[in-house]
Parts: sequence; C-alpha cells; structure tokens
Amino acid sequence: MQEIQGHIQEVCQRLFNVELQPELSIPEEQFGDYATNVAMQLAGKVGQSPRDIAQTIVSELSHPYIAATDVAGPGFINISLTNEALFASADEGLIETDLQGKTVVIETNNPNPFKAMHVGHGYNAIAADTISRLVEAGGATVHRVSYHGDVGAHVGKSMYSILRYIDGDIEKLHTIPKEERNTFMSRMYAEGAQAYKEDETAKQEIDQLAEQSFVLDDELYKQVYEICKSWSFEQIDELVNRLGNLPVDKRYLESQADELGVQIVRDNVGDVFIESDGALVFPGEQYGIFDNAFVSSRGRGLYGARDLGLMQLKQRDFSPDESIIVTAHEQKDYFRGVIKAAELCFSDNATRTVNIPTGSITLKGGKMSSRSGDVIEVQALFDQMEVALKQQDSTTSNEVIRGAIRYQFLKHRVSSDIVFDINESISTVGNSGPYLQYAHCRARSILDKAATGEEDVDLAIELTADERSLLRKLSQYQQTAVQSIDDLSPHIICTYLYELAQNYNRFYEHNRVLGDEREALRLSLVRRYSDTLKHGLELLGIPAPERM
RNA sequence: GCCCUGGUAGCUCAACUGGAUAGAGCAAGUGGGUUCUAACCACUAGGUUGGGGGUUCGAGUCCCUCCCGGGGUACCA
Repeated sequence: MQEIQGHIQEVCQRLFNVELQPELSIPEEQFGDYATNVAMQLAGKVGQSPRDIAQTIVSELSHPYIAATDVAGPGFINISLTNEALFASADEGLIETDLQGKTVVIETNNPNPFKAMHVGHGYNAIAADTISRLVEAGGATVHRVSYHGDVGAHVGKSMYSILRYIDGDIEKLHTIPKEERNTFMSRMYAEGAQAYKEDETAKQEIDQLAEQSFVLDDELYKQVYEICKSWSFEQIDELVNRLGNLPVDKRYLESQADELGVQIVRDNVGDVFIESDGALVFPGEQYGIFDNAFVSSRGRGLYGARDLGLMQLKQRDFSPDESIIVTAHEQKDYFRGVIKAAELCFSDNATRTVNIPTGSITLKGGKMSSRSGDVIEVQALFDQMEVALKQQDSTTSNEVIRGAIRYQFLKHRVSSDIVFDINESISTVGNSGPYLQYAHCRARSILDKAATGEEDVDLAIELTADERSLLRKLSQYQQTAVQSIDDLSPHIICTYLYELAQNYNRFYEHNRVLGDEREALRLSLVRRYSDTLKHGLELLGIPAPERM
C-alpha cells in the first residue's frame, strides 16, 4: 500500500509538478482494491477537468503490484492489485506506530469498594483494558493499574447501614455466606444513600462516619471497614478477571494518594491554587474550565487533590511517558482542570496525562441510577447470560460469555453513549461476540481435519471471486489494526472482524475446502483467516475457542 | 446563563475524518438440512441523516441559525 501511495505521489509530481500526499481509501469491492481522489484535488490547481487529469495519471501508472486501473465517477482512480500484492499484504505483521518504545500507565479498572459493581463499571473496565491492549500492540511498554475510592462519603453511607445491621456484634458479618456478600454490600449502600437523603440526623451521622474512614480511630469501625473492604476487592478482582481483563501491576487507593495530594496543593497555594472560604481552590475559570475545590475548608483532601497525589505515585513507580485515565464523560471537564493544575504544579516532569472519556450507559427502559437502585450489576449480567445460553441449548462457557459481553460494549465508539439492552448484550446471533467465535471455530475445524503442515501454494494461480474477496479482506487487516491503535478505537477492529467473518461465512457456504481440487489454496486462505480473526479477537480481549 | 456532547431505518449502532447508489445487526416477511460445526447463508421490505440557510466539483461529515435530548458548572467521585 505504501509502495503504491509513493508511486502515485511520484507520478503526480512528475506530471503536474505538485507536492501532495495521495490518500488511498478502500472503496466498495466492485470498484477495486484501492481508490484515490488525487485527480479531484488537482483539478483546481491544474485547471483541467478531474476526469482528464485522472486519465493522464492512469496512463502513467505502472507498478508490479497494480493489476488494473480505472477512472470512474467524478474522477476517482480505482486500482486493482495483483494476487501477489494481496497475499503479501495479508501476511504483513503490524507495522510500527508512534507508541513504539514508550512507557504507558493506564488505569484499567476503578470501581469503588463498599458498592456493587454495575455495568457502567464493567464497560469502563472493558474499554480501558482493551485500550491497554491496543497500546501494547502498538509497541509501548504498558503498566496496568487500578484506583479505588476507599475513603469519603460513599463509605460513610455503607458503614451507616452496616453498623446498624451488626448492632455491635461483628460475628454477624461472618455469618453472611460468601455468595451473598455482594448483594449485602449493595443493599447496605442503597439504604445508607436513602437515609442520607431523607433523614437529617442520619445525614449528620453519615458525614461523621465518612470522616472516620480517613482516620480509622474507632476499633469496631476499623474492623468492620477492613472486612468489608476486603470483601469488595475480592468481588472486584473476581468480576474484572471474569470480564477478561489482564491483571493489574498495582492497585492504588485514594487513602494512599490523599495526604500526598493535599501536600502538593498546599505547596502550590499562591501560584496555582487560591484560598477561598477556607478551601483551597483551583481557579479553573481562568483557563476556560471551572473553579474547583481541591482541599476542603476542613482541610480534607478532595478528589482533585487525590488525583494529583496519584499522578505523583504513578510517576514515582513507573516514570511513564504517558498516563491514560479512562472515565465516564461526566468527568471530562473535571479532568481538564486536574490536568491543567498538574501541568502547573509539576512543570518539571514530562508525563503526559490523557483522559479518555467514555459514553455513559443508560438502560433500555430509562436511566440507570445507583441511588434508586435502578442498576444492572455485572454479576447479574453474567447470571442472565448463563441462563440465556442454557435456554438455547448452547454450550455455556466462560469464553462465550466473556466474548458476548466484551464485544457488545466494544463495538460502539468509545465516546458514544450506549443504550444498554440486556437481551441484546446476551445475544449470540448477528453482530455479536459469539458470531465471531463461531466463525473461528468453523475454520479451525477444517484445519484440524486437514493434513498438517503448511500448504505449498502457487501465488500466481487464478482466484475465484469468493477466494479473492476473502483474500482482499484479509489484506486489509494490518492497516485496520494500525488505525484502531492510532485512534485507540476498539470498535474499528470490531467492525472489520465482523465483516471479515461475514465474508468467510459466505465463502464457507459455497466453497468446499477439504477434498476439493483447490484444497491447498483454500486451506491456506482458511489458515490465514483463522489466524487473523484470532489475532484481532485477542486485541479485544475476546477468547477464540477451538470448539463451541 | 456559560462550557462540553449528541440527534442517521421501528430499535441498537457504523460510515476509512469532505467522496461514488448512506451501510450492518435486531425486530418483520420469504427461502435454504445426505457434504468441512445451521450460534450459519440467500432474498424482500424499511431513509428528506432533527428543521432551515450557507461554503464547493461533491456535505451525514465543515460554517451560521433555530428545535429537542444527555452531561458539567468549587468543598460527592
């Protein structure tokens, strides 16, 4: 592709004495393998009609990879490649990206303990983990970390209900069976949140219990807190692992970042922060954002301070070139402020912090709100998926469940809001994870039955339309993956893999492989196909089982 | 009010960053079973890309202006 791009550039230069970067796009299959619009771009400068220019260019094009050319429509130049070129392109590995050699830290999950993990957290974890895989595939050294809010208001709400529930007897906690802990914690938080809203005396008590999460100076409080916190992390780890996320190198807690963050803010009062009503405030409005308190009037660190502390912890532990934080888009403006403040405070270190905002999730029937308890928990998603698979008499496997859920989230643009439909997310038909996994299995099955070893194929062989179409699609993988990595957009790979699998399934319906006189060639295509599909699925963290 | 976002088929989403006849899945309807896994395939139907202006060879995409959602707007994260 690059060769052809260069060739076109050189021809344009020679004919019209114009410097330009010819763009090669992939047109509909009927038009050819690549298309360029250089003739239309040149028309204004040269003063000829686009089609005439295109004709002139076409007559000068000559390259061993080009099998045919054609001028079409308003002046597109369509190019068809030789089979050798397609094969070569299909066999290419990933080319280097800008990420090569960089060190990148990325938060791949950050649900808070003392609350249940709902699909919003799940989406965030899946998106962030997949982005981390893309960054790694692009050549960076990646450190995955997590960050959790183990102090503050939400802890107070949960503790309020839990302390009432145990009523001074900590043994009551130990009688709760392991599998019920999640719903227990979830209920406790919901009750606390309710009380906070409706009952003024409860509100005051909760504020005080929240305060205690910072100091832990009450023995019973501390014991309960530690037990419930460890339960939460067991749950989080289990669910995140089940979603298919790669393990994190390090877990950070807000309680660790707090003190450090407050210190940073204090050290920069006057030049970066200002004091206002007793609080330490970042005057974001000066930078087109909004003013935000980083340290409260009571001297307690707020989330802004903690994020600054966290940045310094990451710097200390990994000295990354880049730090990526994936959050819901509600926090977009907030992070603009924190990042701006960090630039001003840490003028000497070179880490670039990037916030990638994800869209938010709404439920099909209405909004999702953790206050009203109107949420779908990740655990429930797994349970429903299992039921659905049993109902359709399918093999239930963690691999299929994981594939369905991950793909359902990843097929959308990261930034776009998602209307979450539980029935669609557990679907195994159409544009879904299981469709891709199944399309992989059908190919593997053929390869298993075939004689082992690489096929010896004459690349100059004439291809049928179906064979060529599949090969053409395969030849686009490498550039598609690079684009997905450059944009940190998993959905680009999803779309491609789905089209690839569709292409293969069509091929599969009409073309016998084993025992056919074209067996060697077709086997080599099937082999390339299944390897490509598997590679792509792995970039998404979706397993490619051999059988299902 | 101000700052971000978004509005594409009945529903959920794409559209290679300004290109050719706006594409998929689901839902609806019709076909396909002795053959390598039918979690599949083929076909039909479905659109004034929220409305209106503008920019140019060319607009879902860029600009202006209305209409309607969502989010943010210092001591929750």
